[in-house]
Amino acid sequence: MAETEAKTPRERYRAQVREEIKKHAWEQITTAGASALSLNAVAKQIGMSGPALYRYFANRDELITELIRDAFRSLADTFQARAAAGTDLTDLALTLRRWALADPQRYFLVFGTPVPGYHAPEDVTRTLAEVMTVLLDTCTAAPTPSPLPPSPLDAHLADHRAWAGDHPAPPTELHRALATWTRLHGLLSLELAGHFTGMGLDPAELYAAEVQALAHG
Amino acid sequence: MAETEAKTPRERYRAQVREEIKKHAWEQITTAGASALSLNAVAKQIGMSGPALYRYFANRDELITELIRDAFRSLADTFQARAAAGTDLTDLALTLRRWALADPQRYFLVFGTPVPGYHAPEDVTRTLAEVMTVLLDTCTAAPTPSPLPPSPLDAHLADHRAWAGDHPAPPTELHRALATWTRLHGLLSLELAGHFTGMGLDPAELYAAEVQALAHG
DNA sequence: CTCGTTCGTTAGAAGTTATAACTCTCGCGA
DNA sequence: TCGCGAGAGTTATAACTTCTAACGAACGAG
Repeated sequence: MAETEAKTPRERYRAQVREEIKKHAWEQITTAGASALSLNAVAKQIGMSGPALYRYFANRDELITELIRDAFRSLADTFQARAAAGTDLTDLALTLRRWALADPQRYFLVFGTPVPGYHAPEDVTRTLAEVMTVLLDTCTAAPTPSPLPPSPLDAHLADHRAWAGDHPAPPTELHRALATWTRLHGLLSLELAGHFTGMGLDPAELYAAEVQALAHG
Repeated sequence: MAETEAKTPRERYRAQVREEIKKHAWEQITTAGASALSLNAVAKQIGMSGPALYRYFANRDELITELIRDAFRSLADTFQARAAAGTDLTDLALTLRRWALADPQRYFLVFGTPVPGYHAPEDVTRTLAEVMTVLLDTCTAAPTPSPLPPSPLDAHLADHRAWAGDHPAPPTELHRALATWTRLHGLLSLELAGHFTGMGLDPAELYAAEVQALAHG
């Protein structure tokens, strides 16, 4: 996971304990959801008693924020690794689904129900921009069989490209990247919530059809 | 909201108290999210002390389940009212967004992050089928300017139509209805989570473009 | 009017987050 | 190498939470 960035022995140990806390916190979240995360239970699991965790995280929210940060980072790293290996839109879409299915609660920590008061720190917004940049690069690199029809949205997109690091792609490709993200997210979020299986549908087939439409539509 | 279905005075009173509990529970959920719902706080608000609520709901989960049921019911009623008044796909899409924006946490209670263990009771699945039926009726009633291209998905959809009450629509329209749902949900869920404003984009414009593509694309 | 069902209450158990105060130990500087 | 201070982990405690148990009061059917 995170490199310990060795300095003093104290800091090395501190970073190690932080990682162990996060590890057990993840286990709890994946099995019972983020709202069921109990600091006490985590402490007990790693053999420390309760309040010791507060040496490492100011409070429960800060721990969860750190996990959210790691989740965004993980997605961005996965995408960037794929981009470095040479990818196309189809592969990127399947990569996204694999990443989501590997840990549904991690996906929902990133894209799921928001807590009304909560605002994500500025750096995770930047990490999301990295993800969008990979997506947009892939869109512009690959041939676009049938370009999206021009729409009033294009003008808006041409003026607002901060979300992809001011990527110099034409509005049509901005639109395509955005549509890819929102449409795949729609499918994934419903699949992970179990709505499709509850309806007797095969999520993989739905996803494949949407990927086909987006990449070669 | 729910008609008291007057029988004995006791039952009438009981239903009334149940409604009041749910009312205050909703207030808490809309302002702080479902995970922050506190039975004690609700009890205090309506002037009862703590454990009294357990005469009305077996536990916290049962109260939340009831709220989920009401949320599904509200969406189905909204859609059916719209259908009765004569609607088209565009109007239905805008109705959905209005319903979502009216209470984002209600939307997420229906379509948001699932709790790992939790399985929705069978009747809410049926209510969701009502929603899909309205959507599918609207798809088949209105002219489809450019029918979706045939895809391998069609065969699967032809065999699995329980999710829309065994609606006898052709697979292409099943596909269109499903795509409408998943694509609008993708946009709405990201909008309500604040991702678009966080990226400097206008959610209404994105939504309008997607509706345009779905209805007249 | 009586009596049983139901309602609301208090008391309490077991859990949670979080703070305060204390002890011990590690490792850095002299 | 020695000493001392910073930091880690501990217990105790406060203020919460959900939920059960036991008790008393009120309501309504007979």
